[in-house]
Amino acid sequence: MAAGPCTVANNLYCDQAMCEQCNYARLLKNADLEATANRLHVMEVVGGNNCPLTAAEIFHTISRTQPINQVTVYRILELLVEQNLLERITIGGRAAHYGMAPNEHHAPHPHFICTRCAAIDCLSPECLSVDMENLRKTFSGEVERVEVRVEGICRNCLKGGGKK
Amino acid sequence: MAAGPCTVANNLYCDQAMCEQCNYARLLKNADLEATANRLHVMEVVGGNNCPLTAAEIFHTISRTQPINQVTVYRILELLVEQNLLERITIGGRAAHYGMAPNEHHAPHPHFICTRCAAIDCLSPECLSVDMENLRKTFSGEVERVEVRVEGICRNCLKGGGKK
DNA sequence: GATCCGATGCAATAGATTTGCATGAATATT
DNA sequence: AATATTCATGCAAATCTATTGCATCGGATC
Repeated sequence: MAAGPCTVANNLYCDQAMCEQCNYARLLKNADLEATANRLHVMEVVGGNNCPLTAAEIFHTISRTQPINQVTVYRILELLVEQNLLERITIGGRAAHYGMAPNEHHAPHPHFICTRCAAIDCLSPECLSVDMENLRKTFSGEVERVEVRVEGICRNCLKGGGKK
Repeated sequence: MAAGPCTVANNLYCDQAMCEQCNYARLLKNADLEATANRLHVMEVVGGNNCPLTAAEIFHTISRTQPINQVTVYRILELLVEQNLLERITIGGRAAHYGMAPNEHHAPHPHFICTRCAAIDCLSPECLSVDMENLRKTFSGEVERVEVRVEGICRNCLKGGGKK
């Protein structure tokens, strides 16, 4: 497997995101969504990769084997994020990335973004704990989700292997 | 002061971001940057607001009193983020927001995004603690920064005051 | 004064995402 | 069965955000 950013699924730090156990059709049905071929393809690509992908990456991956429109991919992604099947991860000014939303097979986990090569990776859920107790006590709104993003320089780039 | 999202500086949860103490000219000089009028305007607008603003908001605010080009605003923002005077905060798919970077008057703090009205607020630094120890121990890259984002429904929207 | 450089403006471009409108398949209604 | 409704999708165009190329201008330097 080639070295480089997430497009080629070479997560460096954990395999939290990758999934062989999720039944995508069932996940869709549970959310009251028709399990269309396109939706299944999107879920398979996202779930089969161990780091979050952009809409364009998902589109190109599916396109290699199936005809699909890019707008359709956007619409499916939006729908699945709304229904909490996928989660959207955003980084500075660039394209959003999509990964599996937390479910029985996917614990919530922090993400790492390399400031040098822009690679995104999933970190293992245990590596960073957040004190939610205190937050919920002091915060007067309703907390739905806490996202932790670690920025820094990845192992690859530290070794000098990162591309500028 | 009107209710609504950040554009009108009505932070609900803390005033961590707002600053009457920062000397912007000095901050610029310290970073070896010329303290031009435009740069000062950008810093004043960002520092004078208690929640992060988009480039467009900053541009429009300055434009009310000074002629300035939007591209200039983008360039200044990029420069100031590079030099660690400002920090860029990104949310789902939309424009980046800019706030004061951590310095002697600004502790790093989490941000809150209302999933209903899209308002962004700064939370107080103490309200959420993160165990960096464990992270640095287990992470094989170099950590530069940890960003915490809380998503949920803000006080306003819970009261029914939020606009859809 | 000639030259260089950095900051800015303006126009054009790029990239990501969204919207409007049409179609076609499946389902519900009459 | 014929019609209406709904929903997923495709295609084209529009929108929004950000970046790039090129010209200018003022101040500092030679």
